[in-house]
Amino acid sequence: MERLLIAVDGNSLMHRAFHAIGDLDDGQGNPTGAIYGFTGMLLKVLADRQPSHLAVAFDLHGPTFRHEAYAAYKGTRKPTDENLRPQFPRVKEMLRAMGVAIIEVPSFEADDILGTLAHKCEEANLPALLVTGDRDALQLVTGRTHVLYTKRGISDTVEFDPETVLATYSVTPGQIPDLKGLMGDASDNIPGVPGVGEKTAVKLLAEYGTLASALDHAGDQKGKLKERLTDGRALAEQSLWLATINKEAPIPGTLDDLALGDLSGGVAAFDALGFKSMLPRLQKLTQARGGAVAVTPNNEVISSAPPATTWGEPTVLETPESIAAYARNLAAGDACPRAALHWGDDITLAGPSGWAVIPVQKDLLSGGMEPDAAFAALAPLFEAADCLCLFGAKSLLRGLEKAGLRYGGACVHGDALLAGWLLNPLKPAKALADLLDDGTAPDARALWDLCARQSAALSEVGMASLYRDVEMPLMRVLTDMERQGFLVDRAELSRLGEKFSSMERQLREEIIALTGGEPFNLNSPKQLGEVLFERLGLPAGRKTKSGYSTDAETLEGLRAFHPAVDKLLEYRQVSKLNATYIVGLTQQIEPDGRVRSVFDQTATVTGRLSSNEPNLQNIPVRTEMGREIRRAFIARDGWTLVDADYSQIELRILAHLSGDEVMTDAFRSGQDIHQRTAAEVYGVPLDQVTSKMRSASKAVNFGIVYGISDFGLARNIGVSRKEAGEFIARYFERYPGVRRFMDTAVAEGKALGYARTLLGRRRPLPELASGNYNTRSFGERAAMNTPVQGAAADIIKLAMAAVHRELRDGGFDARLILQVHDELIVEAPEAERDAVSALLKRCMEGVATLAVPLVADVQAGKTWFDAK
DNA sequence: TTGCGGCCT
DNA sequence: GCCTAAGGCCGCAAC
Repeated sequence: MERLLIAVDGNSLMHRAFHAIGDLDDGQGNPTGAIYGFTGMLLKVLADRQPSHLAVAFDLHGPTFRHEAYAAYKGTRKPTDENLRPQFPRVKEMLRAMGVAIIEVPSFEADDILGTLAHKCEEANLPALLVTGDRDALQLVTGRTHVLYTKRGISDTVEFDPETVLATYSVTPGQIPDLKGLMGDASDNIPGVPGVGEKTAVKLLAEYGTLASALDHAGDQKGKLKERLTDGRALAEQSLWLATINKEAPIPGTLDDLALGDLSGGVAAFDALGFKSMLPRLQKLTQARGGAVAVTPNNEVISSAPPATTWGEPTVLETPESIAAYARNLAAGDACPRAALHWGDDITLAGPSGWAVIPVQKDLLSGGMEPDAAFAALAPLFEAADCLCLFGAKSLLRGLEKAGLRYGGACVHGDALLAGWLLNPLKPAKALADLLDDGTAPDARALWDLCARQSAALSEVGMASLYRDVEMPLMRVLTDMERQGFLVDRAELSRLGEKFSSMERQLREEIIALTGGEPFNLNSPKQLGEVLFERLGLPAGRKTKSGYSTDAETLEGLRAFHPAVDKLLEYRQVSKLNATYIVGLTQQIEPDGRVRSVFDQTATVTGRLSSNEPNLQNIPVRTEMGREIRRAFIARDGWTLVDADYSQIELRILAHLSGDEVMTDAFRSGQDIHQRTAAEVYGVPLDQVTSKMRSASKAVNFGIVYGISDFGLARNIGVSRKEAGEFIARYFERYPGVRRFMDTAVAEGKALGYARTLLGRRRPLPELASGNYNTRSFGERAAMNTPVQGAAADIIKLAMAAVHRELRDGGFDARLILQVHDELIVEAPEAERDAVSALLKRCMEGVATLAVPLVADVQAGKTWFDAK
């Protein structure tokens, strides 16, 4: 089932059906041809698209707002054929019986209702398909709103996306009303500018974009056309208005009210209408929909709670044959194989007829069954299930993939790992047992019940939508990203490796010589500390638990004391790059030349993702030498990388959350935020901000986001604690809204016991109740930082879903391959570069509307180095 | 397994 | 003093 709203223009389709089907009656002399044709069309689109939401719009009698404005428009409504008219009440009755929402709004036409629904869907990030026989609706087409246009017949349809509209009419969807304003539309009785036909209208719009602009530039035209445009101006503007679909019809209720049920109520209605042949089609649909569902974008089904299931005694299956037989039985049984599957030491799975435990790793493996074989045996279950509860769905689905199995039929209904993390991100479960009461066996039955409790708990705390509409769909996006991987240039890595290794050798020799010629392990902080502070007698600074501190900051302070220190810093850098990013990374390259990171969706307390094996979120960029490593991250032949990153997303979110006027102004007017901060704090005009001032202010801005302390700032920018404190005080004077936000965030954290993000994600803050000053301070910083960092995580997750969906729906071959907190990387065919760049920018900037603009910078290149 | 140090946003 | 600015992952040494 797909997260999709289908909105049907009932009037238009009934008319189409009426003319296409001809005479038909219900056996009692009542005409039903239009209803029959309409219903056939409806069932087809429902079966094809499996939408989550459905509404059918009808016109009401009486004048519309268009009639009220223009008397001439009255002529557009033709009297309805007397064989068709009585079919309207009956088709509505049938729809009501099926549980389908009918929308009629006085004074608005069905078109306007479709437009309004499409508009609401755009706002709710819900894809929409408008089904109509009226070409007017094409003006509503966007990347997310498509029109299924019904041609002359009833079954002959064509789907329009923005490209199709452009290809067909040579104008964009948004230009269709303008086109009609210029050339008119005889079928709607809309007059055009006399003497302006389609050719001219298209040409004008191609040149000027809009009707208004074309009219404004009437003077550019020569001769007759100039005259026609000037004289026809008022008429054209009126026609444009008439042709423009209203997107703000007063539709009662919300999109949720349009969620589609199982349609089973239609059976009796079909009977009454004499639609015998259509009954099986309805039943199939009803079966496929089985139960109340809400849906998410990646073909998985989630309902608020799993349906009740009765559980018997488990069957323990220990051979591939018995597993396969069990799975086949499940799949073949007429009862719906809803299943819970636990993926751990044992695989347990269940259907209503029973449940089974398969000891994969223990007995089964020792008995000779490979995991692949176990997966293969489970395949029928995955094919047939319409509803699965899992623990760690992403890794399970990837496991299935790696075993070469498709799981297209499997819908993920719940993921206890993900739900558990949302409910308590402080300690993500490592195993199913972690989420169960002591003594409860971590089996399928327990998992099933757990998913139900979690759904209820998430609804209770306002995170149902975050779970269902954000994290679960994202899980599928991440699955795709993990499958894609990132192509690595082995030769480039090995070239760099040779360079790094030789530098490493050289530096080691120099350091040993400079420190007395006695070899020691440079990588051992313990040995190094002894050499520096005991043998060479350098002034020891900070201490660590286990001895002298030898970190970069400490060494930095010792550079003047001994020539070996500089070399050591250099050695550290080179050996880090070599060990982690050359040797480490090379080991992780798969046979196809790609590295496939695992994105951990439940690793952080703020909502961010993490990346491991390898971590692709910490590839060097800061130093020139480190940055070279990015030359080894490449696009395949004929493809390119498109890299988009949010500009200052966290500070923009801070501006939004705090409402601070100065900060908001800075972003709205496109200023360099650190420069503006410096100007404010130092009290100088923008153009007198020095780079020193800017960089100190940059550090303060970072500090603010982290939950500032004078101690931390002092340490970071190398001033006294007192000076840092004064800096912070001046900052808050200039950004009073930010101070207010920080105070409120801490107070709210204390009052509620947790911090909240934009999408309602929660982070418990037990530290705030501590009697320990440091612990409590830590809690306060978390209270300030989490809403900001978490909102950034929320936003890029929405963007990822949008990008993923648009790439797919737009028919692109380009694929999302990496996320680095505020950055998305897509690998795209060269030919798609520009379109994908625009798509990325639009998706990232458009997923959230804040008090300040969201800005994403996009760059393309053959390597990650070049794309940044 | 833990601690240190260092890479990223 | 359960971290002296937030959130991560990983290699290495030493235990």
